[in-house]
Amino acid sequence: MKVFNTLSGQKEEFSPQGDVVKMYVCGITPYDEAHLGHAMSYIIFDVIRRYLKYRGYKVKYVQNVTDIDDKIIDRANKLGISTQELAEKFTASYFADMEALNIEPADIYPRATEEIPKMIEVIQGLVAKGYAYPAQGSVYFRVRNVPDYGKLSHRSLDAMRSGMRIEAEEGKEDPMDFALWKASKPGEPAWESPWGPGRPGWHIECSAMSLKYLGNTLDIHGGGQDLVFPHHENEIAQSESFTGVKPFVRYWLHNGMVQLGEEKMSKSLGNLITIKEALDKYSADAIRIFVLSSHYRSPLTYSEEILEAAERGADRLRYTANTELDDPRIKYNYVFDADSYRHRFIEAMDDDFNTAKAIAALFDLARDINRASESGYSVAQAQQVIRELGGVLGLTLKPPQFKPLEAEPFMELQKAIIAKIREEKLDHVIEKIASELDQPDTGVKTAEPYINSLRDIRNALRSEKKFQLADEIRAELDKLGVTLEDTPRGTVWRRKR
RNA sequence: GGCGACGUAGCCAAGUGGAUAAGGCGGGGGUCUGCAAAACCCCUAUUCACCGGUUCGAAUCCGGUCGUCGCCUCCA
Repeated sequence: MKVFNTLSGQKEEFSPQGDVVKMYVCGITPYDEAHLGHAMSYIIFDVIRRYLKYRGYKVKYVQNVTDIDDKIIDRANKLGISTQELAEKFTASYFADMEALNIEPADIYPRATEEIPKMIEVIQGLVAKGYAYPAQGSVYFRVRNVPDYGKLSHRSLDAMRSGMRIEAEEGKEDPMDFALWKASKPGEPAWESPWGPGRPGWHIECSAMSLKYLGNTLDIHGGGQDLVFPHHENEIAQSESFTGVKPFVRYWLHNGMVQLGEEKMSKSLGNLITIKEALDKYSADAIRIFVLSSHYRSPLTYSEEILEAAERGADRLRYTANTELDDPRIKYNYVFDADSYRHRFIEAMDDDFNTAKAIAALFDLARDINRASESGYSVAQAQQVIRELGGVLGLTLKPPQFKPLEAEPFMELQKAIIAKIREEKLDHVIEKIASELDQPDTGVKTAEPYINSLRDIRNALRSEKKFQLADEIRAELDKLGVTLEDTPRGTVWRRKR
């Protein structure tokens, strides 16, 4: 199994330190709704984690929640609520989004505000070793003491200094030095520290948390490409300087950015599609297929058209995964063997998580299952394989959840149709089902019984070759979002996409 | 300005030196059906931004041109 390591800039053979893969992925700053960029990142690392487990590894997955920082303070002030309240609200919202996207929860979600002692311990250690210095109530990391600073983002300190667009903060020895601890201004949330009241800098929490929950060396550290510099670069500097152990991380994995039109989707640009907005229109499976159908390190462009395409693709996989294709009345002589597709899938995923190729194998498998089924093979086992492999990608392949249908329009339609039947003196056609139709209103609020009875009426009309009225029922149901399909095993209906 | 990535069919996208350039969506034709739908079958890039070069052989390697994007500042 090979993975692309940002540190080396190459694909490397993956070999974790032990039986348990130690995996850390940068989490959110909960001050607003999560958007598709977050969805991409967390779907990808969810798939990586699922795949590692599929390949027999145990995984310990830690994801932080940055529940205190400048943006949280700003937003909380604007809304007139506490930072805590704000962070809790959007953390809960984020967890709901993750669940809706079928992303498995991390084993641990440490909160920055709950890990202050560990952070202070690390900062003190860095100060003691000369890697950090206090200044005006803050503490800064001394970048020039780390000779290999820049190794992850592949740039030199000199190049970075020349590209600096902001002025050096007061108290810093070097413009590239970054804050480990920030002195608090009056009125801001603050924690006691050896340097006075303040709050942690952004980068230190990941170092402290990964150290505390996963140890000195992680196997996998993930995040978006926009975190490579400065965030992850700084994490390396802090962690390796503090522990004296290299490497801090064996494999650095970074996903590409979601684009909206020509630009990166980001909070600062305000060109966001939130996960909730996307889920209003598309199934979780479609969103996952959208994300996984290109390579995780490439940029991903969002458009309605592409999501539509993903949804239709999801429909096809769902059909093959869930339709009862084997006829229980038949004794099959031939069984369709899906093993070669599983091998293709694994081969693709082993090559730096080539999910696009893996999905292609899934689509081939779906088509070949359908074909084999039509040719008289038993395909139930192969259907199990497609569900298994879909599961590795976190696809449920279940029918998408729709808002419940309103009963009213279907009730009206049924009345109208019955009226027409009586008008055309076709009562006898529906005699058999007439008795149940005439039952008094039992206060049923769901649409399903009405759809079922309309389907039965239509079938009764079809058997009498009254196709005009039968087709009218089908057309009217279609308008109400219900598609009828006449299959060899009877007429089924499903929600229209 | 510095560093990096990318440019493959109408759209999305895999492929990074060799035999017919994956897969999805869309489009066209067909099978099935009373008609549909779904499913299945066939067709839909002689060519991989452009120009040169290396090679018996290049979408794939090298050089140049054009174009797009990311990072260098909070960001998944």
